[in-house]
Amino acid sequence: MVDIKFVKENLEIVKENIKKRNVKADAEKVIELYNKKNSLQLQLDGIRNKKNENAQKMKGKLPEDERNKLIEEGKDIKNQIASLEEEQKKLEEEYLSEYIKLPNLTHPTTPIGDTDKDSTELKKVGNPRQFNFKPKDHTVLANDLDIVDFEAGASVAGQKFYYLKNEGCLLELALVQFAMRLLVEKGFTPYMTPDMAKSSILEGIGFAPRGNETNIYSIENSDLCLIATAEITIGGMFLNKVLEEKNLPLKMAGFSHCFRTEAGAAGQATRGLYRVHQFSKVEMFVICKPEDSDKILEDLRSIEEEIYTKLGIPYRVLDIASGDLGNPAYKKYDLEAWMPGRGEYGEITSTSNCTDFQSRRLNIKFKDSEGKNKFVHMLNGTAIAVPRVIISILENFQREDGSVEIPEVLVPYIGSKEITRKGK
RNA sequence: GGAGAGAUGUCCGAGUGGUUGAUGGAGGCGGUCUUGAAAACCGUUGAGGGUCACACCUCCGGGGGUUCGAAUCCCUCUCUCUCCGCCA
Repeated sequence: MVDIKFVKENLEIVKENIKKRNVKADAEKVIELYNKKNSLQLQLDGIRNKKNENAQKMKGKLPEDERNKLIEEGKDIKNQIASLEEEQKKLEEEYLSEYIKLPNLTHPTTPIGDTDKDSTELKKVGNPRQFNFKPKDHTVLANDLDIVDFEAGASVAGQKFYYLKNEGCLLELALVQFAMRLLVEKGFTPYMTPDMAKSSILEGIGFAPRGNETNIYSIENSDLCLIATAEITIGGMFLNKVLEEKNLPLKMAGFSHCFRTEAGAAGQATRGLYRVHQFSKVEMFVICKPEDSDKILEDLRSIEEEIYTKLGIPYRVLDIASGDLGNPAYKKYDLEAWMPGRGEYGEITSTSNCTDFQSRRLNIKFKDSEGKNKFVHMLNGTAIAVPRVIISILENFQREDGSVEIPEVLVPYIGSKEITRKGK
């Protein structure tokens, strides 16, 4: 969430930002409710003060009638408090529901616009390969090479589930290992996290665990949900924590499985591995001081670029437009890999600077040199979202005979240089 | 899963229902003393809301209740520890 004091003092900026972001939110209403809430609080505080004074008076010995009089007064005060508290609770809820709709502020360099088409292409790296044969789609390649089994996935778990098999399986392990080692070298602490988390953690990070628009699976008869990204479990570790300035920035690489219901995504052009209910991902997560977050976003982007350059996958970098940022992000870059099977670029990573938007909600602070507690800035970025990388590798590295070359950096982890047709 | 014990400020650790936001110690910070340091002594040392600043309010694991008044009594949840069982 955004600093409410900032909203109060910069109403015009905030209103303009809402417009830029194309979000439904009402800054004026938020302020109105905030003021209302505060004056009620003041009233309540005054009465509570009376309550405390009343209790104070009764500490020593008192004549019976005086004591009874004070008790009667106390009862009256108690009733007043109860009714005001009820009012406060309602107001608080109303305020909060409006308040959380406010999007984060937007970085001055972020392109303005409502759709993904307004995002700026910063650069293209690597040339889409020219095939002297008709390149195949990854589903065809995977099937022919016997490395992904969609049919088994569908029959055992349903549509949009799959088995990775043979080199498909090894490829996942290789990609994870490759990414983790690269990140460890860059000072990230590697983590394998739980694949489930409590609803309250999901909410804190900014996911809606229940409700009909949710993209989250929840576990019956329990408060647990399957996580949609390790961002949830990594960020959740720091809930209500005050960190030491000298330990910042904290850089973490989290491996987890990710589960998404993809409700409402049916019918989209999402064949094969592109949009699935479960996948593995290595996620980068950084907690830092406010003044460092701009630079760290660039660092995360450049790590992502390094990964895809080393893999030899052509990609482009997008500076995501204001209307397409999502509420928490202040600035966001996507990497899109060239996918010959689709004949277009497809999203493969996303890295965001969420500034203090999440940390306010999660109550994550650090103690600065003056001993003051301040909200940290939080950033996240994809290192490897396994299935989409597998798509990119299969489609970009395919040969005319249907075999696929393995990117050199992965060869040590897989133990062979190519994936060839099994004699089945 | 069964039985028991516990959760208080940076940490350790007190706390009869009414000057307890909380005794005491440790640690941190500031000071006196000292050439310097140690020791000793003195002072200071949680967070949030609110305010121009005060005032004031809230917070003793979370939630609910009893009471004029709750860290203290009751209910409930969570977590931690010990013992037993089970298990990769």
